[in-house]
Amino acid sequence: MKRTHKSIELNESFVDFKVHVCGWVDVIRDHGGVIFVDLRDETGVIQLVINEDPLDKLTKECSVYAYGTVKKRDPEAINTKIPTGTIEISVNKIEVLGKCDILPFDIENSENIKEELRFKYRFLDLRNKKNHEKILLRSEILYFLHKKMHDLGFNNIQTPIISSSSPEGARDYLVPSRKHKGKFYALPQAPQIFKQLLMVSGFNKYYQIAPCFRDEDARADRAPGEFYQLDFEMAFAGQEDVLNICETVISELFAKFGNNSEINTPFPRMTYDTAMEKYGTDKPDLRNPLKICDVSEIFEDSEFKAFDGEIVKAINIKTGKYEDSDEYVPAINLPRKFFDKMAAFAQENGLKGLGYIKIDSEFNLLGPIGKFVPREKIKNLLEITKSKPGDVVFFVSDAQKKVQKFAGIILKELALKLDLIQKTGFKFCYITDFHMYELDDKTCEIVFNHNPFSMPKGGFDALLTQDPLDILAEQYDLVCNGIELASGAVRNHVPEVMVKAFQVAGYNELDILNKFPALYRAFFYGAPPHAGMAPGIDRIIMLLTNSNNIRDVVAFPMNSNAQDLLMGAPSIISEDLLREVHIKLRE
RNA sequence: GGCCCGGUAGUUCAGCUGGUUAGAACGCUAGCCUGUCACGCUAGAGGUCGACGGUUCAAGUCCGUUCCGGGUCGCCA
Repeated sequence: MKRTHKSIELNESFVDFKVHVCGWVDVIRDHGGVIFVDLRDETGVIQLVINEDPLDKLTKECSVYAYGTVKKRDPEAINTKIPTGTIEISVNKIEVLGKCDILPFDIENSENIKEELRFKYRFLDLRNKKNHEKILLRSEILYFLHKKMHDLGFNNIQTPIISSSSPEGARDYLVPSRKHKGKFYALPQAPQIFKQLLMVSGFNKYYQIAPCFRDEDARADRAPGEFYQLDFEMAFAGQEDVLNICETVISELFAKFGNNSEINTPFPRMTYDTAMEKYGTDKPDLRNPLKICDVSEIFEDSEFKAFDGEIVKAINIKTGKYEDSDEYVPAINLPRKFFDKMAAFAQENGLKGLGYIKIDSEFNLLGPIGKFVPREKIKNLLEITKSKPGDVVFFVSDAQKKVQKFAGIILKELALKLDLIQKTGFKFCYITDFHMYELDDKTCEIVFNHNPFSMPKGGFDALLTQDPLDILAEQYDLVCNGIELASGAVRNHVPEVMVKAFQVAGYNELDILNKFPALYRAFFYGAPPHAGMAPGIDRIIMLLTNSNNIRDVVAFPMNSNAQDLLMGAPSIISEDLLREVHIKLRE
């Protein structure tokens, strides 16, 4: 068997040439005297014409080799749907190389099949054109990122996979030690400590397309078990250096692979507090035209009990397209059903209620809340919410701690329900100035808000003089279309500041030494100031392939229940093997 | 762990107010067909309606329990 051409390479210039081709049987059309076979390889499809009964039985999806002559098709037999539609191969010999059983599902429609079945037969699922191309695009993206990072002067340095458990953050995946009874390795949640150690080692710019392992429950945009990050870190650098690199790499990547979508460079920046105030989330979707306004003052002396003493947020909607309707209508004309559904949605999500007013052409405030807006404050309300006749304003009210989040949930749902979010394109933004600390909901103690390695803004002084809850961290996120794409920080490389920062959160120096012995020790030997970031590769590819599930961009994903249905992981381990690693299972 | 949605042929799905032998399409098997390209035509095989229990003369359909899957909250750099 030899192979001279792939389908994409064949065209009319090969007419009368003898060719050897290989691939899979896509479709068979048996006309008795003549059989047409669509032969599919990774590059496309070409039609085989078989005039004599083949020796081997051809079935859908068996792998075949064929030898024959390229022929030009008659004009009436041209297929405009495929690039090779003007030619075909008149087959002299066709041989089945790998037989194929009855298929568990239709490969052409595999994206509609239940995941459970698709993942068990992932090797067939990946023959599906769309699925296959996502994995190929992933390959291109990885190549681009490697090249770009290299060109920007970063060095690709690999860090251990089998390492020690990290005390902060997510649950670890553990690996029992055979040689050290009762001890365990852990898979890294991120190469965080190692990359910081590399900075102390004098490597100026480090990057790695790093596997990260976290034993946490999955989501549509969160892979269970393992995922990849473009992890990078820079010595003698600060926030601006890192954000510039990130913007260069990400904007060029999306320009190249994003179907010519416009990229909103320079990436706008928003502080964490602003994001929470305007969007009710630290992952704002800038495609959403709606905004949250604070209207607490309007209802200060209101007789409306539900708003009494609470913070009140308002969201103004001007227009929308609801369900089967084809047209955008003024918000005031939206069907009753829409308002009922929104109220139901609010309740399901833990809100006490969802009030709204409709503004008619005479500036009357209609709807359940309308009469509670004091007459003299109507003008004020319209100004704050930028409302005009025909608009509808929704109100969300609760205590300060909850109201932003609730308003954010409603903001997102309104935009989705009313089809206000443009379907194509990428809207990026940086979120900056995260808070260093927060109050634990249950214990009411001060805890680290994100990771404890970030430099507090204002350094040592801030830790001494400021209310911990006011202290900001030199920490930043990249968000795109409401998805958190990357996270990073200027690291705290000064031992004294580190001790103080941990003290605020209730730890002492000994705790640091126990938790992060290597890093803490290293910082006593001339650590350079350093900063870095880590964009999530899978989420980026998810956006670039317009996938609504992160598992679609992974060749062999686990299901949302953290099982690998193809390999049967996790699996039962034999007694012998367990004994070797000193493990006895509890009954 | 909470909440929402789902589970009917190999696959995707339909199945009304509970009522004859549970249907369709694709796939599969056999036969016919020399220009199709989602080929066509004829015939056939294929089902513990996720499981268990209950209500009923009668359950795919109603009720309860449970298992499995997806989404989401918790959790998560």
